[in-house]
Amino acid sequence: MQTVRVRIAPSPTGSDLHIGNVYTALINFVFAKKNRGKFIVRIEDTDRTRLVKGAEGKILSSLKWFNIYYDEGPDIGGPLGPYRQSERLSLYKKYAHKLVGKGNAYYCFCNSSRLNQMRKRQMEKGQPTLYDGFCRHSDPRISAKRIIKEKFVIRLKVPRQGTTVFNDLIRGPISFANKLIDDQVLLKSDGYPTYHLGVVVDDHLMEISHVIRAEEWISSTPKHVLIYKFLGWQLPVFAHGPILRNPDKSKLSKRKNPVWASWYKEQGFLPEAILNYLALMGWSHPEGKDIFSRQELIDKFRLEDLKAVGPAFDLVKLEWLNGEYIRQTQNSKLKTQIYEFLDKKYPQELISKTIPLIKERIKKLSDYLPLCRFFFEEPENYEWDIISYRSLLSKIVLQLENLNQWKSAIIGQTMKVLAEKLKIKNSEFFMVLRVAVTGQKVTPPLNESMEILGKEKILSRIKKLINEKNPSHRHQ
RNA sequence: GCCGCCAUCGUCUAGUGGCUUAGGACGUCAGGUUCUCAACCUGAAAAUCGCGGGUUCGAUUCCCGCUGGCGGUACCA
Repeated sequence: MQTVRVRIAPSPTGSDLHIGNVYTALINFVFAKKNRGKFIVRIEDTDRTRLVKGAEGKILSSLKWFNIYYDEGPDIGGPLGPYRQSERLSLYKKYAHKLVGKGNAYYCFCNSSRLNQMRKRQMEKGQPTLYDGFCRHSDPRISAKRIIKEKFVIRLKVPRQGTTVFNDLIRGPISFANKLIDDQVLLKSDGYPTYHLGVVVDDHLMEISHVIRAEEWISSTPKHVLIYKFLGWQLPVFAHGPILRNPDKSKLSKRKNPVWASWYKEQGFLPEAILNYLALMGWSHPEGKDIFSRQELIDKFRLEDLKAVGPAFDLVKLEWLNGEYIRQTQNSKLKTQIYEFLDKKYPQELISKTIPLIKERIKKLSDYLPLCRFFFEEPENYEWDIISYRSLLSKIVLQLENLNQWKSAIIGQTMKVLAEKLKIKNSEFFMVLRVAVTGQKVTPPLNESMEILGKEKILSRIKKLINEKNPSHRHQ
């Protein structure tokens, strides 16, 4: 059996790893693991104008955050490197000129303004916008002289007749009429390859067996197929998965949906939950499970089962899944995650005590602090004006002071008895106490929270409120 | 404009010619539980399977057309 070698080829042109790339990476990674193959990362940094400094590092570290580890890559090397296209320029040049030599490509000296005008005219006439072949038929010997002094590109010489067909593992055979395939630029005038040349040369040299990428590449695949053919190289298996969509069904974009991996991290999503959610896009567990481990995904995944429909990214469902993962997390591990999420600003011991109270109340790590701030800081503002409850608070203090065992069950029992004696509804009674102690209307269970905070702190908080001259100014 | 891909509840999906009065999940709504909020439990609403033709004894499932959505159409990837 052929060795499976797959890759993702992100471009360092954004601020981080795009969630769509995470999706593609997941599929490639899982497919590689399933087939005991290799998963490779190659950086396609051939667009010098859009290059973002530091983006490559971000991409790589985000991949690591997801624990999508790779066997070969720009930072760890590998047998078929380098894995950064900017370090492979001589290779592309070599093959581009080889194609020219074989008559499958040609030098082109057209400038962009002529090209733009040409396209505009074609558009107006209702024709496809393709290069008109101005330089296609120039005498090769003359062109060869011109390239010494003039700026030039190398274009693919696409046959004018026939069709180019390739088989897509997910979609079946896809064919394009050659006359509608553009004479694509392969080598830019700055000496860098375009994606189309780079991807074919590298995929071949790196012995990529399966090209698994998003749907947006379908229409350029025939160009790639032609290059493979001209160079006499064996075709990889092509599989074009769905493209992730915004809720309005357009291609997932940063304008309409969070797309950077770092955003999800900052929001306190867990990497495993995100991956699980992504796995549900275009694929479903054979037993209909919604929650499954990555190993289970590897066991059950089949590339052919991937759907071709572009799924809308649903943050609400992701949040639900993330909540499920939080509930499944061991308390001690969750404690550490929250501790680190909050930049280690709050004591671990205290966080640890609160975990059982909040575990099923948070969906993201970022939900923790708004719910639990009062454990770490004295309340500054009060979400409800409880000034009129001063006398009730005084009675509460009296009861609490008499307690010699500071346990949630005892606190709760005592408070319930008091509420009953005073004929105050439990809901009202506890809300007064809740706001007095925490400042918040929404908190973890109150009796347990009071136990954690300790008798001294609770009493001082309530007393402070009673003695305050004009507490209303702190009410928000 | 031109080329291509796709089409089941609001969303993610199951379904591969009769087992389907189309199943599950998220969300929504109602009820239960309850010191708030969650979590949990129960229940409900929600897709005439985009539309129109075929093929067939029988189509969500096969074929064609249309429509719609999306993608591509760059010396961006």
